[in-house]
Amino acid sequence: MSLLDASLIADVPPFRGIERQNLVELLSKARSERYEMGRTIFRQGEEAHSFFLLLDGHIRVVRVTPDGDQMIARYISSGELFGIAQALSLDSYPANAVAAVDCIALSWPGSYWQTITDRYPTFATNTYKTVGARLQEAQNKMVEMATERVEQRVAKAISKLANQTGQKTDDGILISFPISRQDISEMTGTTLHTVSRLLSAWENKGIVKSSRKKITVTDSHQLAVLASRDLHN
Amino acid sequence: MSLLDASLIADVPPFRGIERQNLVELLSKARSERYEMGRTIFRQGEEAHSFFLLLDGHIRVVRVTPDGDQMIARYISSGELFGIAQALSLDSYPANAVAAVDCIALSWPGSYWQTITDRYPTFATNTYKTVGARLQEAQNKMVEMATERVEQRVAKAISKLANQTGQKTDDGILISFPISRQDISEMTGTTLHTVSRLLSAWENKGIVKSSRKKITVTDSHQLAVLASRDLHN
DNA sequence: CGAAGCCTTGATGCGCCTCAACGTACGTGG
DNA sequence: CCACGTACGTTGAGGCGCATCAAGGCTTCG
Repeated sequence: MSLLDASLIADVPPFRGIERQNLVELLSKARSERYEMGRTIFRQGEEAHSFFLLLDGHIRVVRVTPDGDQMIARYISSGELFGIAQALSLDSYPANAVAAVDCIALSWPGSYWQTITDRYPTFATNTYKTVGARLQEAQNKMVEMATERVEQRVAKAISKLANQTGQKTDDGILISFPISRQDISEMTGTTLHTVSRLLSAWENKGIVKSSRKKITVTDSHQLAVLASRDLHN
Repeated sequence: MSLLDASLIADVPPFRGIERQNLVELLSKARSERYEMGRTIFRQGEEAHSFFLLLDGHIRVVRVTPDGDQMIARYISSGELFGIAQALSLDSYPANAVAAVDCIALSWPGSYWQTITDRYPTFATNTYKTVGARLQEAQNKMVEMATERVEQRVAKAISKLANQTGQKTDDGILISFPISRQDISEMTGTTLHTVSRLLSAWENKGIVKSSRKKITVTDSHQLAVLASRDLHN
């Protein structure tokens, strides 16, 4: 394991506003690891031995139901905390975490959570703000699932991915990690077949371009229109 | 406004473990109000001037979409906090709150939140635990909406209401506040027609009894079976 | 170069929404 | 206290959105 420099986390939202020497202290308790694409970092139900900070890459957070269905709750981008069961007073992880690409993440022992939040109130505040934001997000998605049709939900999901993690290319905005039709379907509560049909249709209309595990939004305005339009207009 | 006694909140989870004299102090900042059935306590988008503790009754928390659809996010029972936008770092309420029956609630000015959480760490801990629990709940419902069919979701919703707030009667477990077909449909993402048909069918099978805004579960085991059974068994 | 994983596209069916009409309980005011 | 209006509930008929079933094509990688 290489030496960890304070600059690694100085800029990261949850740690913002903490003095450099304290960051050094924090990092001395952390361990850095690389996770290759597809690797499961922790599993739902497993004891929450650690919490994590993603330094590089993208993580898929997946909830699994008793009868084997699964749903992608969110994607984590670099700079975000994940696996923070402690913040929710849980002692086991509520979901699986899978590396969507090769990733690098720091981890601290779960037992260290209490110490950090006690010692750094700004850290505590920031993380509770994050939890609050995720609650809002989850509620929104609930309502979305209840009131919108599949085409809208898929359009919204792709729109959001493109806006949050997309990178500009000659063709438009490319989602910056590999994502399959099945992944999209597990974010939106539909089937990979329906997603495939939608993407085909949109490609014919010049709204997106896509190939194996790659999606580029070529007309984000049009996509936004699809995302906001309900059945009767 | 009548005098507020410390015993009012001594027993309520978020305030548990706080000394009596501090409770008196807390109550001196609170204001008590009665809300008759159907009254809107606060509205989505409105500035979060206060946060609340429900002393008696049941509150419906409703999210409204831009195009007028609405969904019931949860019911609040007595002893629970609600309208705690501050805990989510929001400055406006994320939903409407409506009295499902005549209610009594305490409220504190939103500006007092910081003071409380600073002064009473156990209060802070308890409320963040609540937020965590609600996040879990929301995620679960998301997955439910994505993977289960209507009959299951309705069975689960009624099951949960009966278990959490139901009261034993001669016939079975009666949901202890008025709830319409439409309410159930707004909890489960379906229509009042479908809920009506389901309840009729279940009544014929002896699983529930229901009349105008009243539902009694007469065979909770059977209902649990419906709630857990997917399409193919 | 073969196998596995991902994607596409058709055909079919059904769960549930939508539209429609009517019945029934409640509470409010004359 | 009855009459009426309003809110709530029931039940049928019809159709559509999307899951499901099925089969084959295309990448990518060992």
